[in-house]
Amino acid sequence: MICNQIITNLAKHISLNKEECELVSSRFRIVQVKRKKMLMQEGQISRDVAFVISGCLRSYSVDENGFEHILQFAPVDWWITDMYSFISQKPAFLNVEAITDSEVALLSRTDQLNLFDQVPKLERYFRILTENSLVSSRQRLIDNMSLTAKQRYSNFCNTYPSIINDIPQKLIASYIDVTPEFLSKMRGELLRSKK
Amino acid sequence: MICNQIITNLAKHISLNKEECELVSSRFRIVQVKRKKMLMQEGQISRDVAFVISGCLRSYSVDENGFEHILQFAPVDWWITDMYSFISQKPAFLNVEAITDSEVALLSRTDQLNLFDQVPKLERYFRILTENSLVSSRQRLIDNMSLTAKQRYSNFCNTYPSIINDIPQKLIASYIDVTPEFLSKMRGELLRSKK
DNA sequence: ACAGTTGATTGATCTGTTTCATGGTTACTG
DNA sequence: CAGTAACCATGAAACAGATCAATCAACTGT
Repeated sequence: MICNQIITNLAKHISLNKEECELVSSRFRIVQVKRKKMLMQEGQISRDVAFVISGCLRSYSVDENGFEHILQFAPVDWWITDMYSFISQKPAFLNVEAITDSEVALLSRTDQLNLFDQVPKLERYFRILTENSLVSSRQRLIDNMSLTAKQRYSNFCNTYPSIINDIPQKLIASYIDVTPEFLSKMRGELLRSKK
Repeated sequence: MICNQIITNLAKHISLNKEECELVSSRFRIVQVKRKKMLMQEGQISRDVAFVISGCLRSYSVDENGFEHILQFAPVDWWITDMYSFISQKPAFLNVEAITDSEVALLSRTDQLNLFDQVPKLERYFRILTENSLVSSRQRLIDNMSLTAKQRYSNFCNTYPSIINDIPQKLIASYIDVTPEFLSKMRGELLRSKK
């Protein structure tokens, strides 16, 4: 069975013929992940990369004081995994968890690498995808270094208007690197200044 | 003329035959960059990606208060550019400057994309390179969110032991996201605690 | 319908890091 | 080889954001 959603997404950067579509599709495994359930865990090897068919997930690390830091949100049509573990096949430092009930399509690193040989255009797709992810990751790094908490929050609201009201505030706090208390205070201040 | 240093580097991930080596090499242009001279500038399009043959460069952004934030150091054998501008061919947000007199090999985006069609293995090389860069960029993001300034500094010393004594302290401060004054204080404290 | 957990708000206090100011070195450059 | 610029060290004061604690609201499973 072909998952149209993935094929449509691949089509944004490459065009595959029928056989290629089928070959690629055949390597994906569809999995359901209930809210708050882990898809991947720190210490284990992330054998797969996940494409989000429905729902929303997050990847995060836990620091030595037990605080969580969110690296990525993955709404519909995004890819998520512990990239370090996925490419090295060594134990992961990140956790990947469903924020809402979700459905994902999994592709193992082994299958991915084999597909790169069989369908070189797929390697191009992931090359482009990774280039774009690198640009956003670096941009976020610069934002974290240059902007105040308030600026990072308003940035976030502009970048993710879709999920802003669907997820707990404390997850947003963890993404923009402030405490939930401080985010609450910033929001209070913003409201008061607008009224 | 073939630049052996680049070919050796490519060989870490892919193997090219003689013709492929020559084809790839023919697309690079060798350029000298004097200390403190800019290779790329904010607002201009970064048409090229640079491979460092000798010397050391840095990429950085300037925030609205005029403060510099270093995104990357590029010692010998590293690649550097404003990735956003390079892949989109839109005006750059970053500056790339030589820290010491340097020699670099430039490859334009156009030539790179053409080479990807002619030598698919080269696309693999850059796919792997970009994957690795993404992992380090994300790791640095997490470090910036989880670690104290002192931990980030000692991290830096372990990661870049080679350049630690060759570059001004204020550049290190700008990379680990503290003021030069505070880095100086941390170093003073570390010295005192060791003696 | 209820107890128990989880998330948001708010206030008082605390801390790591910045800012500003000063003086001392080192190192280019004419 | 003097002059000036860039770099580094150190101290006092200020601040952004964290921590701690208390209260309230909103889900959760039963």
